[in-house]
Amino acid sequence: MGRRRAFDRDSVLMAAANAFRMHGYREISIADLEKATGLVSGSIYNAFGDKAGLFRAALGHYVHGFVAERIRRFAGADATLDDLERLFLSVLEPPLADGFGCLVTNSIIEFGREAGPAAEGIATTMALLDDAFRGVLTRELGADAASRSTVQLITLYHGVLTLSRSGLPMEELARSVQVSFAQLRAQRPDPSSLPSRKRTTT
Amino acid sequence: MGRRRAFDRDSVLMAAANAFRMHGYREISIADLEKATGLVSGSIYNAFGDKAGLFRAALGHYVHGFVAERIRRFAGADATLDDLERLFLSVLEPPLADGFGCLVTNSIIEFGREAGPAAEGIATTMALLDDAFRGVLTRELGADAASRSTVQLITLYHGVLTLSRSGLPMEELARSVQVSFAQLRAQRPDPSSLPSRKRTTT
DNA sequence: TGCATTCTAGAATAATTAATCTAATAATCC
DNA sequence: GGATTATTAGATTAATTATTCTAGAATGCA
Repeated sequence: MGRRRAFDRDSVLMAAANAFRMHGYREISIADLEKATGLVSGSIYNAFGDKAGLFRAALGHYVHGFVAERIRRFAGADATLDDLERLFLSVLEPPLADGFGCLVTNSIIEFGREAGPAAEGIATTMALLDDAFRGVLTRELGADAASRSTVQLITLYHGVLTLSRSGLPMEELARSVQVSFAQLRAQRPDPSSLPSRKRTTT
Repeated sequence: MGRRRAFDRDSVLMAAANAFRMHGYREISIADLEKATGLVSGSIYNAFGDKAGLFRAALGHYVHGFVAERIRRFAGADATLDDLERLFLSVLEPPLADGFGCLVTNSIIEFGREAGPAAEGIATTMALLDDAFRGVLTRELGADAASRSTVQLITLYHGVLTLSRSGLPMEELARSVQVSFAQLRAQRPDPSSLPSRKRTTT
């Protein structure tokens, strides 16, 4: 079957995703991507087809690896509002708080509605966020509050990531996250009115 | 003193700002800007120096004209939380809700920390928003709540504008704005405990 | 009338870009 | 060993880019 791939696909895609996240798709050149990944352009074109193909692969790797993993960890089936708050705060602390934001949020702005090579990754991320946030809010505040506040949290999420690229101090953003979550916690129903841990509405 | 400028600077800058807002700085070419403004490249270079100069002028015009005017109208010295809510909602309704977001928010993402030709416009806008939001919140909720919630509102503002470029339905964004403002209004102090209209903390 | 300035229209430049191709080398399987 | 595939390194192409320049016509002021 011929020679095996010599480079590690995962680490190449991680390096590429990071380069795209820092500088954007349009701004970065194939020469830059050679430096960032350690590959030579021939290998890039052989492995990923073209620049857009590399971007698609890198964004997919970022979403299914990095983003999804974080959502599982902080907003999984038994996550609380406090866990969710930690998810928001963690992007504002080292090592994530490097001032370049999130590749998905950046791609929403760069590509807009016709999301080009970012369409699938953006859609996947939005669905992941909606599911996870809605799950936590439903368990903690009930279905009504969840249907009210899920989009609110998604807006906060992308707002924080947008501003994390602006130079506004991370501590101020963190405080605003804490304020938002304090308001959500204040909406928790009286524990005595919840007979069991889990509620299902029919 | 020679021939006068034949084109209307304001409408040229508005057209340029709109083109930059829709497609971004890097994506749009001088040829595109010729079409958008009706000018020929020679006139552009003569009047604005280079592409970055045109962008700076267009962003300045957008900020000092469009953005500042809206802030004055919806978040002026006697504006209420309801007025502020209308500011947020108005970007989600025609004719502003065209799916291309805001040139300032887009520039935060495109240029990042070293904001290049967008630095001044971004800084001015952030200061305008902070002042205006803080003013309304101080009058309506007091100084403490204002210092808590001003950054929260700025985050919401940029979050809404980021997502307005994503294809997420404007009605959902509008509902999440309404939820946030309902929560703010719920923090209004009891009117009977406010003896006079203005409170100053010493 | 002259001088300065802006306009149009387009040619020319110099750099950068994504992408393709070549040719040689290296690894892997049958 | 032979077939197959990947990698490297670099040349090449073809397009696009921002910018400059030319040349002439239009406009305003002294």
